Amino acid sequence: MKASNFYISTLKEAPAEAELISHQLMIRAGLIRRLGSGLYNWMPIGLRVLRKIESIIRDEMNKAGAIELLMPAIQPSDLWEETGRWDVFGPQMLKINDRHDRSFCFGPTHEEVITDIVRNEINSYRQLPINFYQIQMKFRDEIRPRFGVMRAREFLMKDSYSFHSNHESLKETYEKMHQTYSRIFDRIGLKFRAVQADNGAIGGDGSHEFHVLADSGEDEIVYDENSDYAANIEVAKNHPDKDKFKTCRGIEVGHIFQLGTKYSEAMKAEFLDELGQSKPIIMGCYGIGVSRIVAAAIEQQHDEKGIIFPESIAPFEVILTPIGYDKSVDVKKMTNDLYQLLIKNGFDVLLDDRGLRPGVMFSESELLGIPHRITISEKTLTEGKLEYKHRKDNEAEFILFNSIINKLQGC
RNA sequence: CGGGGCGUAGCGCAGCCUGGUAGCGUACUUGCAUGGGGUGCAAGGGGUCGUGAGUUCGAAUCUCACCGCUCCGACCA
Repeated sequence: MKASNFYISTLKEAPAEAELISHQLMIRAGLIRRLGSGLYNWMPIGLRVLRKIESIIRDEMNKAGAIELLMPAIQPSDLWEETGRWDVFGPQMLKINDRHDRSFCFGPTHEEVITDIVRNEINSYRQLPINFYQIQMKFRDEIRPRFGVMRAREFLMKDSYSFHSNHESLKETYEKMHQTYSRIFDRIGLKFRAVQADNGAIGGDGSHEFHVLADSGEDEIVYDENSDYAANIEVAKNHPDKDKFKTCRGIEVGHIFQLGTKYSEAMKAEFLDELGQSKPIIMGCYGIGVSRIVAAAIEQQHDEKGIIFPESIAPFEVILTPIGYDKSVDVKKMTNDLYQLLIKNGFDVLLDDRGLRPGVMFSESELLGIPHRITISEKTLTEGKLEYKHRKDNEAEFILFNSIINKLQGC
């Protein structure tokens, strides 16, 4: 991508309302722009990050045997009345009426809709287990939206729902999702911890939360250094020897539940077992806050200059910052050649061809958190070298043209 | 919803106390210079001062109402 064909808009100062560092940096780097309370536009740079996270999630979900579909954001109230949640869910649910005065909500979650699909589609134990997922905007009318996309009202979520003929099958998928989530957060490059969690309003048997570890996290996690035990403080309160635990803070980015038959019983989602008997389908559900991950990753990795994105989700992997692009034919040619070479080798590269001053390009590339920076200038060109700097490095190093690909692949 | 704060140019702010029709930084446009860390100088464009009512000869400024945003507390990926 050439910067001249793209849209980059950075700010030197963040709006006063942004108090969390990730919020400030996301606005300054031009990832998001606020539309209203808890509502954000995802600008081109930010969308690239979001898409990269999505694609990692899709890849891992698909590998785990889950199947993607897409449900409407707007849902009729009837379904919610079947499960009794129309009144129970509370003011967090945004309710709307259409022209015929029929009532709907902007979906805060999709248990009802997926259960409706499954009761219409699934009849036999032979069709089970099955795991459907979608990646979609949700709306929850938060009491107090804050921290940018961290606690927005509209947010992007991966939600999946699994269906089973018996509890062993549910446990199996639940464990598989547990592992899949760990792989997803590993691949994204986050330091995280899975903890035992409260089931909350969704209901059901067992559940785990996945927390990105960060001091600014809204949740308190307790863990035992001598065992695998880790839990949300809400759960650990009831634990007998809770005093020996350590605590840390986390940002919840994932939550998995064993739902059981709560929804299938209420909505009569049943299947015929081997004996021809009708039974309620056993369910699990699994969520990931996709847009929240962007903020969480930034909370975890940044410095005074800006964002430090993990390579897996950076808007670009490499940025080329030529000095004198418009003035020196040699610099221009070298830069263009290098740009083509990197593309050919599969790198996601941004060429800053805007002819800006070096200081501006450097500052912007650091604010945006692009992992690899290559500077091309007449100064080093004569020696047959390029200047390479990783976002985490303090100093640049000079390397020969023909070793640049090896350098990038080695990282 | 309870308690604070704020609303003036895209963003950050001053002006308000003590009324006289709006300013600074940045961003933007143009020119010249500059060209390795958000460069310098100069000239420009952009604001019905959140909305409405009131007080007054006159309101960004004082009063009231409303709207919006935000911070602290009670819900959640």
